[in-house]
Amino acid sequence: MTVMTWTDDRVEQLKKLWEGGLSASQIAAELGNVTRNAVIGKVHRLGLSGRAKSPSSAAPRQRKARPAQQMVRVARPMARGNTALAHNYEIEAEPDPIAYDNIVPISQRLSLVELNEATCHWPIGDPSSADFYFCGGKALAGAPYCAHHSRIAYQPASDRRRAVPKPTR
DNA sequence: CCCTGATTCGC
DNA sequence: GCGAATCAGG
Repeated sequence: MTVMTWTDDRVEQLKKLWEGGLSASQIAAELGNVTRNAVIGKVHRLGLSGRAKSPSSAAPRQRKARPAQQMVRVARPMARGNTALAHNYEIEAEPDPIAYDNIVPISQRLSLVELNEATCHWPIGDPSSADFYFCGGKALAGAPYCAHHSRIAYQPASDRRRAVPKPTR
């Protein structure tokens, strides 16, 4: 499958989500198999870096030599390259949505076509199954999930970030 | 500390 | 082209 590359499809999603105001980490979580850095990098390469960006972050950056980094290249157990065929821990590690079944009112559940920017996109159940549905709760501003699922959704991203051992700062 | 996006530069 | 590491902020 995806050989870990920016297919037209993923780029399209990226653009849409980015312009939709989602943060890089959120987009990364949505797309899967990419870090927020990858998303930001791509966003820049696509030339759509600025949307409603913070004026302060647009300020000129200070050049800083990085001699100490040279070849430190920490050995990260992080999966890279083609993770499509390998058993993907990111998917497996998905905080099982089933556990949240009971907090989602049936009347609130939505099908794919019913989702919009204001509804929680949290998937529940097997996508190939008939009883698959989305949370449908009130999504946080600029987020694809409700408050509850946002918490869960971005936890893996944080782990990922912290999984990288810091050489020394 | 949590998070943001921005930038650099080895790959 | 890609994205980790790093940076400057909120």
